[in-house]
Amino acid sequence: MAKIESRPAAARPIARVSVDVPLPHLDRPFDYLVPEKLHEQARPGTRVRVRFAGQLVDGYLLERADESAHGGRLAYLERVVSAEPVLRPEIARLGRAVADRYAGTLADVLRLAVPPRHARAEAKPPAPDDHGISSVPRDGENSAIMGEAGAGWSAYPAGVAFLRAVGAGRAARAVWSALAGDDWAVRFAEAAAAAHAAGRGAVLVVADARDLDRLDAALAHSLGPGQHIALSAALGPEERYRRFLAASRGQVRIVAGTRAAAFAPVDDLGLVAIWDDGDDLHAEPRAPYPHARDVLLTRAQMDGVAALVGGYARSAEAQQLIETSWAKEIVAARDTVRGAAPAVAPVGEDVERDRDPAAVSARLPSIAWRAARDALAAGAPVLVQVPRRGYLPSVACAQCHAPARCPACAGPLALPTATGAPACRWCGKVAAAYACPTCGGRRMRAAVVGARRTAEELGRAFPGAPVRTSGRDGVLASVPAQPAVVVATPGAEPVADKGYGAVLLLDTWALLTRADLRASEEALRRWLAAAALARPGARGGRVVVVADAGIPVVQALLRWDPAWLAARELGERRELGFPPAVRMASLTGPPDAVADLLAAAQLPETAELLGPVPAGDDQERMLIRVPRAAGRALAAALHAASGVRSARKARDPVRVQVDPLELL
DNA sequence: TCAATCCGTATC
DNA sequence: ATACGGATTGAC
Repeated sequence: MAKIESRPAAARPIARVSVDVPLPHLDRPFDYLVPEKLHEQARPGTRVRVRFAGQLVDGYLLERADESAHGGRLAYLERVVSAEPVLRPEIARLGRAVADRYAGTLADVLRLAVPPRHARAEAKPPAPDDHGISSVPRDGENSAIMGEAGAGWSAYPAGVAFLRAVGAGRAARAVWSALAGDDWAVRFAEAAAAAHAAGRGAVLVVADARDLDRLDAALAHSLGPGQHIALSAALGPEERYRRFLAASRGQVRIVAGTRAAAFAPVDDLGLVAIWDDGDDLHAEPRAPYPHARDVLLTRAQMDGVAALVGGYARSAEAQQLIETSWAKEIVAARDTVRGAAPAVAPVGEDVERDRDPAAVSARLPSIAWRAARDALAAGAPVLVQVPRRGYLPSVACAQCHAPARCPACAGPLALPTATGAPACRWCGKVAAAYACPTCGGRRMRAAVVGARRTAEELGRAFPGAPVRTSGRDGVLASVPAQPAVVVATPGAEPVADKGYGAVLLLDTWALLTRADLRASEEALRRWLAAAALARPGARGGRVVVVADAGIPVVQALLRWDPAWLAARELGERRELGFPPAVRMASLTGPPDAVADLLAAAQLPETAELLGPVPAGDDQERMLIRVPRAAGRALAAALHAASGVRSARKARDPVRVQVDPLELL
């Protein structure tokens, strides 16, 4: 019941509230009166309930003020849900900036940024030495596991300077290319420790739970117990909120986590960092689809804190940061890079296959088989990376293994359906009576075989060596320094004690023929992640990649030169006019709804329209391209146009994505 | 002349 | 969304 007799608080009686409604045209603060009774509780950052358009809705109290610019009568806050200030001003500002960048609403971003409240977690003060640290270093396992590079940050000339800058509280910004064999989690923990030693906090973001476990252990090792938390959505709601509160209340200043942790509240933030920023998992799948790298870099820019973007590979976006001088690069000297890298040998798709009777499987060229055999004989484990099953259900000629391509558009053909005829993944045409253009063969087989079947085949190829798999259903964190064949899908490669003797990269065709702008970048990212787990070439570490040495991405692997490929990729995007060289927005929905949104949008003059292209389900997709300088204006125009549409109750929603990962 | 209904508009 | 107001329509 609204308290008619309530009186406004004597001091700062106005509360500016961001209400949790999904409508773009209501994406602005609304003013309410703070009743005297709630004066104490109604602090900035608290969750409140207010009457809005006759309904009770949730919201965040953004700030208290002396007066309101609103002409009409103000309603009172209905209640303060909890006095816990979960949305501090800098995160509200970050959320606003992210919403503006992605043409989304603040309410949507805050849903990603602040975990759902859990009253029990809020009431129970955490034990003094328990801030939800999930693990301590498992005896000798993590910190000592790789260490082939050994020299830590001093292997990178600019790395030492970067750490010193972080320790001095300066807002240094860097893109780091990790050496093969380097333990990135330990390097990240050292960077966090540098901030910590300076009395500052850090936010470290990784792509998945496996990487988070490693980083968590490395942090526990370098900071000691109780100094950090690990945040991920995989925790239950109570534990997640409990850890969030530990950071929010300033009990810990070092936060590691998956993408949502980019918004974590941290006192005296001094460093933000992201590992493997090219991983798709860093892109949030819920509106407005922000990318963790962008969130962190926006945060670094706004709050003037240091930023670190690290990986074995380098994304085109990271390259752009270097080329625009926003960040410096941290790389080792070329001979250090060569010394740390394993010896990489390419095997052409058609070369040598089937010729060596010892290579039991047709999928295992003899060079690869020998490399593996030698490694096993030397007592080392062997890693075999195979694409995830169903990743790209393409088909190849059963006879000569040439990829089966669509006769009409050269797109990849998909596995034959019940009707027996394969269909094109691009244009959808059914290729009846398909014959291989290379050898005339008519039989086809799946080009990608799952990890399980690969494991069976390899078991036969290497009798005596245990075969272990690591993939979707069961990820191995590490394997001991013993002979074993480890079959893993990308992202699930276990770390090997003392490194793998050989790493085999099979079925690369599936990666390279992906109909995706980022196919090369993604291929190198996955290969380097696996190859980085091998011993250095001088200590016998070998990598065999089943792909043609003439392809640039294979060259980049052979030379261990991710910077070169990234520069090349970025150059290509510049020529083609694709992100990150330009900014793009994609509009997906029913054709008339997309047209309606476009008609309502006051696009920047520089905007170019591409499309529409069919997007399945009677939907179509339109791309809008603008120079980067007009990115803000584009997002604002699309946000405003969505607002106009929602205000007049347009029924068909249009999905607006800024710089979507998937293009073409 | 009054009430039920339909739009359009604002939502503190 | 949803709630309210002003216009509109239909029946007494």
